[in-house]
Amino acid sequence: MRVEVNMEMRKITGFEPKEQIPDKVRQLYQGVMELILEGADIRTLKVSDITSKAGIGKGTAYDYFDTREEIIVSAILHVMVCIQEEVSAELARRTGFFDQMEYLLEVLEEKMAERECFLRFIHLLTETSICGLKLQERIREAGQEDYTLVTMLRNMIREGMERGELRTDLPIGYLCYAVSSQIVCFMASVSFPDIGQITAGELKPYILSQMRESYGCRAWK
Amino acid sequence: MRVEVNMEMRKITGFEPKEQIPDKVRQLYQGVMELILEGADIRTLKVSDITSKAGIGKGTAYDYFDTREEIIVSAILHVMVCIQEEVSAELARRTGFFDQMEYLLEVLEEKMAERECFLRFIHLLTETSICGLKLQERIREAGQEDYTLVTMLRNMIREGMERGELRTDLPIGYLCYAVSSQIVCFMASVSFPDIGQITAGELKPYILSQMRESYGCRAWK
Amino acid sequence: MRVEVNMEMRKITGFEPKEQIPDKVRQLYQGVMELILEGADIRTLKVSDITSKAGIGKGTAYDYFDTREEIIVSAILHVMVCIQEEVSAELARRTGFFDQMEYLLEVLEEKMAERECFLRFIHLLTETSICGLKLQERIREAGQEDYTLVTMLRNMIREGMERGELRTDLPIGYLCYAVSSQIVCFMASVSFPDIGQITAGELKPYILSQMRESYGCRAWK
Amino acid sequence: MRVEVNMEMRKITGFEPKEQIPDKVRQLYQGVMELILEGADIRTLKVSDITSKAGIGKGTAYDYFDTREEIIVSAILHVMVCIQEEVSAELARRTGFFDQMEYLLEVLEEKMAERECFLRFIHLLTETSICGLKLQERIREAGQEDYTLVTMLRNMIREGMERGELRTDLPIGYLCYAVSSQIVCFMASVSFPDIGQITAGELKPYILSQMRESYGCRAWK
DNA sequence: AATGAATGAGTTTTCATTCAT
DNA sequence: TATGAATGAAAACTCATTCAT
Repeated sequence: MRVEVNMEMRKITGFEPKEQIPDKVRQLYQGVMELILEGADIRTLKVSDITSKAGIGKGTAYDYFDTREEIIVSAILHVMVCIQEEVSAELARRTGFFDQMEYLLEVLEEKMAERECFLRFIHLLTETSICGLKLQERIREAGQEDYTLVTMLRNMIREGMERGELRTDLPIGYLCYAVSSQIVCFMASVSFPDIGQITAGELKPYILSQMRESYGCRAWK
Repeated sequence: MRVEVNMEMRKITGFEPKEQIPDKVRQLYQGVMELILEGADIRTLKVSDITSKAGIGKGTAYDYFDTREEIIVSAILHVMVCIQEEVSAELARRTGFFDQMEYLLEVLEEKMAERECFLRFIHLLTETSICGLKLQERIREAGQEDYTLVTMLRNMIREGMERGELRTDLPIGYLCYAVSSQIVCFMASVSFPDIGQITAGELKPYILSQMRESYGCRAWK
Repeated sequence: MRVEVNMEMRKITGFEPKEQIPDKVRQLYQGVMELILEGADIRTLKVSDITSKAGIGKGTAYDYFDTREEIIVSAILHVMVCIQEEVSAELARRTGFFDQMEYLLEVLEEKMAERECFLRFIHLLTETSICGLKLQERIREAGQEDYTLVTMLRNMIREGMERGELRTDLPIGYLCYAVSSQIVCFMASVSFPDIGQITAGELKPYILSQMRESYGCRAWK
Repeated sequence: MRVEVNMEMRKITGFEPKEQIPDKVRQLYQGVMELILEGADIRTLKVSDITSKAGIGKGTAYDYFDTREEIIVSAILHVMVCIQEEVSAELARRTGFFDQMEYLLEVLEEKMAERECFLRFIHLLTETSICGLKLQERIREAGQEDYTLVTMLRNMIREGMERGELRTDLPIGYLCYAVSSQIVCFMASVSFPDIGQITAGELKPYILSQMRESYGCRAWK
């Protein structure tokens, strides 16, 4: 008389707090990120590649996750959560919009240093395949939309307008786009310094001053 | 003493002039583009899906192309070439940089109208995997780098500077970055009107006037 | 009101007399033999290779033959019939067994000159796959077993025994085996002179004298 | 920047010592040999046939081998190596050339018993296609040319001449051919007993005595 | 709990054969 | 009659997932 007990462990989602992440899962996350940084594509990333990069058995991955997708999505989510936590903690410490913006540019400069990193980042964000959609769905499920750069920026701008640092005669939507475009421009300059014949270091003050001139309250009042 | 009879027909590259494209190939291109627009991913696009979308036999695809990749890359190349030809013909008809830019924004607004189209476009351009690299390589081989938006923009800017419409005190590289970023953000606003709470139609005049102010010759002379 | 008339032409069998062979069929035969001599294998020979070697359309081949196999089998049969006719005509002109044998060795030396030719010949003869079986079956159907080297040899030996040139105390079956084996080894020596450190020319007299000694009537009477 | 993680297990070559051969590979070898003995052809042998004969999953075959060819070639190599080891061990135990020859004929009689086996054996040895070439290449790579019957025979003859058992007035090349032809003759008689009207058992002593008479030292000194 | 060998469903690719021109 | 583009059935090969150890 055989008994079938559903002893399935609750699986990992990627939103677990850092301390509760099992070692093997940490290794998996590490493996996924390394492969992505090496240029691999989440769409064609093989489970065997991930586990061998992580140095663990293939079966182990399936002890913690149900599918290949879950592994990848959780790894990306985890990293996004970590970055977001770090960045928003620092942003909270800064008081003014332009201070925050300066910090943001610094962070981006640092993280984007590696060539091609920019492309890969954008590529990831525009991912519309299964994994990509799952990511967005998972974020929505978690009710935590503010993990994205765009949401973070909008918040910064809104607060800046509320504090009177930024012009309020322009639609917030336009400001969002304008600021985003400056950021995209800056990220591109970090990743492809040879194209623009101008370094990110030279560009940063230029961007900041232009933002101040064009969107700061003084430009208008 | 192995025999390797290679009586193979010369295969299709994607650079063939419109009139010389066989019907079946045209159907294949059509199928690929429809699938991409439906959200399929070039990395995981199945040959059988393409051919059944195109309404032709699977073997037929292999009569014209050697591999699955070639089919997809050629289809994308073909579309890029077509768009480039159309756009650059119209650009040539316009005389001033800001005229050209206005046309560009209009075209993008029109082509980007479908939601998600933007993401997919950017995603494609930042593709670094096999297909993506093959695309870039193929473009380079053909010595026709001006099929890309970036190259087109750089030409427009250079000519604008030569005609004295644009500031020449800034490095051209920087202007490229700045203008590209505006375009990217505009495209995003077309695809995601709800995020920015501002329509593309409303945004366009802002962008144009800001470009004029920031990069036009009057901003400097 | 469509009429379906069975106008199917009688297909080619390979036994047609030389003069009645249509040009296109002749080209097909030629193509098959060239490919086999180049080392191709009848098992994996592609119809498209044959027709393009023959310089005719693929569909044309199917006008004359029903299947890929039929093409190949008929081509081989045709060549066998041609060789057999030529050789047996000359054999009929010679009167003694050893005279005939000498001629046979000369012919083989000449035809086997090309390196690897031997291997290919033996390979073909020992073919047991569809094509091979079809060959044997076709030969049997035609009631013309004497198209094969073995049958030809048996006839030579039987006649030699009847004429009293060869020992009759040994079973004819053994003589067939023994002589065939000598022939096979001679053919091998022609194709691979470097292995035996002895040329076919040097070997021929040895073989003939040994045959005379071992199987000639003098060895026994 | 493409990622190519090659964590592949070293694949099987066919030269592995018996004890190190994984069970599944052993089953594969068994499947290949059974199919060949059933008359299948290595050129058209299907992977799915092999694996289903072997009673294992198709994917498993590809865990151990890279391609269909490798599976077949390794299976054949393995069998050849096994036979060679067995035979050459026994040959080393026998001291005289004629003793060795007697053993060889016994072995051949036993192994060749099944009708058509002879044809298939010869066919395999003369295989000039991919698999066949791969076989020869693989043997050469392993620097073990003495896996072939021909090399084994030449060694036996050379040693027999050195020991004074065989005539030394004839070129060794001729002796090789002569002995080979006797062997071929014997093998044919085993496989096709009905053709020769003489059984292999009756033929054996005859062949041995004839060899002794024609090539033994007494025939000459 | 951890493993990786085994699996087979799902792909890509090939090529004999057909058939409209 | 001759053609070769088109086809799809069949084969090779991949890899996510399972499960016995």
